[in-house]
Amino acid sequence: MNSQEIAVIFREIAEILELKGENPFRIRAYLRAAERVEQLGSELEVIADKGQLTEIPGIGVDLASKIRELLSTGSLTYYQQLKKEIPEGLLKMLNIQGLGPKTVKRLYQEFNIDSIEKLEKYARSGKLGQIEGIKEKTQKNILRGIELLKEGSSRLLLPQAIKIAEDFLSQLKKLKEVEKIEVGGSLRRQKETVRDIDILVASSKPLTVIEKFTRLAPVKEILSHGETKASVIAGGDNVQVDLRVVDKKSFGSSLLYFTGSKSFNIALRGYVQKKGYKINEYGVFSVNVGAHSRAPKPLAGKTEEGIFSLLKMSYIPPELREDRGEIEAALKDNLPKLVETKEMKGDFHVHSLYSDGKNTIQEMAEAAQKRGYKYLGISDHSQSLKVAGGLSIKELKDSIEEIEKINRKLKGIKVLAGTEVDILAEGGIDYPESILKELDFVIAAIHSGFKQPKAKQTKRIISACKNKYVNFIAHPTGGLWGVRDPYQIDLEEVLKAASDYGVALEINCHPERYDLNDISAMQAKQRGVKLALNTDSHSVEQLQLIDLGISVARRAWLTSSDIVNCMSLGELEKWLKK
DNA sequence: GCCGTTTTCGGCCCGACTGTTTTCAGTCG
Repeated sequence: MNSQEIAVIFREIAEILELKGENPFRIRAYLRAAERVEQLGSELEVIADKGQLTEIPGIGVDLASKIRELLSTGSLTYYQQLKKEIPEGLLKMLNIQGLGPKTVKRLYQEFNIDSIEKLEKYARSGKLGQIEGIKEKTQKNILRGIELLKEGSSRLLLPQAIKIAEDFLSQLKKLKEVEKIEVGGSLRRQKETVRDIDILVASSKPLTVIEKFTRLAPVKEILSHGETKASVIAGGDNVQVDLRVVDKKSFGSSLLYFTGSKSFNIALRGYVQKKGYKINEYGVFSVNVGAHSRAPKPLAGKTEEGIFSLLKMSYIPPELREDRGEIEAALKDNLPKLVETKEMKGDFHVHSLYSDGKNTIQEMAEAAQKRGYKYLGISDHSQSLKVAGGLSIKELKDSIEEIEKINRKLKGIKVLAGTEVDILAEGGIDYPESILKELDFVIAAIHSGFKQPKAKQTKRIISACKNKYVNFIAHPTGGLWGVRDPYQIDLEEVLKAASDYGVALEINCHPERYDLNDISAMQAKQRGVKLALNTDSHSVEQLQLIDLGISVARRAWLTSSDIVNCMSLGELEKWLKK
């Protein structure tokens, strides 16, 4: 059982406990543990093996033993028992917008409603009105919530979310009442996927801004709107957009609050409290103000920078705000200098017309040059990947020749001849050494046999790492968001091989891949493995996808020294020789 | 269920909006 699966179980336990009306702090302990465990990825097993689970913040004796049970047996007795107490349908009912554990519990106890279908029937017949505290409006809201759930509004991929947010932002910026505006939430933290879009506005006329916001074109439905905030459903994606309007004196504290993450906020507040302050959306306040004193003056709140500085910590970039040790690091002025797009000097995973790309090598090189790159690796598919126009040995030789010609013409950028070669079922490489040695670099990747067992898949990748011509492993876990689960590999083993044989792992920048993800990339860094940000471009436009890789890299705490494509051409050529 | 440079017991982040109330519980982020 992996950490992701353990996190799912802990979250479900939390939901069941909520339905049972248990101590909310106990529930939060499970949620906190779920988050922790998830963030640790395969590191969790390493920690468990060392017997250090209780050193993880939020994991005590009890949760540690539950984690051990899950890791070793794949199931948890406590969880099995809990599941017997609560019908599964109740957990599904919790997904209905506006319906929480208290109400679900009562619906079950008083009407034996234990599924969304039953609930819908009751609501339609008007029978829910018999329950105290539920009148027509609540009944209608429940039905709408069920409808929304059926229509579905899964998480958006980051670029989709950015597009929707930009549309709202450009419209809101035109309003004269809007003094300042910023996106918050998981979008500002640049998460791979985003559930809802948070927008923060500073204005002295909040009511007007909110009123105009709810009337913008993409708004399909208003969920709520008050004096300081509004929530709407927008566009064909059914994405929820939350707007919060504050005074500009509080813009920084609100931005901090609405950027989250939730666990970061809780951790920060815990620290702030220890320092004798209190922090909320409106600012940082001194706790020692007498109860009778009116309207305490905030010590900070106008800007995020001001708040961090008051707390005597360095500015924490939004991408790091996940409660993964960034608060401690900021207090010691020990945060990494996160990589930026402008530090990128090239790209390695780029296709051309030779295989399934849309542009010539020359066009790709010129586009890279325009981006200010110093080198560009061309890596078309290898012969066995027929569906993607894989190159025969003859064609590969032709492309090497063409690249030499282009290099004689182009100034200021070097095109590197490479390949994205298939790792075959038994771990072999799809080209003979005689041709591999002609290339500047080799990317190896799995494109078939996704369902092989973990041990075999791991061995495949490790044997590719051992090949003396292989420099990179592309999309190391092979997952496609919403399409295909990652294939099973033992990441720890792969990291060890990558480190032993001087192979870099790719962060594939394509929005449907994000592979490695932030957590795995962070582990790679900790094991001393280099990362490469590769766009997997199939056209000149896709070179800009590098920004999405940058966001993964930043969330993984990476600096330029962790990343191969931040090297100068000279350093790179030395590194490629392994 | 976790945690402790005030504590091994008694705390645990905090505020807005809705619907149903007439002072507040439930839900959400």
